[in-house]
Amino acid sequence: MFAVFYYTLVPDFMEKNNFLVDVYSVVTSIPKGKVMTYGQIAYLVGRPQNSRLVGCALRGVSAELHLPCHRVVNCQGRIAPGWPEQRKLLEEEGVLFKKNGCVNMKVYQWEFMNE
DNA sequence: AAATTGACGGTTA
DNA sequence: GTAACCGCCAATT
Repeated sequence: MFAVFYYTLVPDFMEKNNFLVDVYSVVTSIPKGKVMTYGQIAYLVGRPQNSRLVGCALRGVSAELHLPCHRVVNCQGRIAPGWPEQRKLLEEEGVLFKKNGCVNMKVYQWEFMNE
């Protein structure tokens, strides 16, 4: 009821909200011990150019919603700035890091299409 | 209202 | 392997 009313007042609301919901659901689906990149997620929710927005979306979420945000890294395997615990969380799932501090994407990146 | 910033990515060099 | 640039777009100055 409120939502229907709100859609007519603020057309952007629905699209933004759906974007967030889609991002969350993709993140939730990442298996333990695997990682996904921001760009991959952006592509999967139909906005291939907007990898930055995925980062924006995940920024304000970390603890509250039980999302495995730590399984999202950038395309080079680098972990999130200002969140050093992410490395430990991943290592606890068996994800090994290269000497330069990056996740070995060849091994741990989860390819959605690939079985 | 304009400029800057940023959990990003692809292409070069 | 790095680093500099550019494109992108919402949020913050």
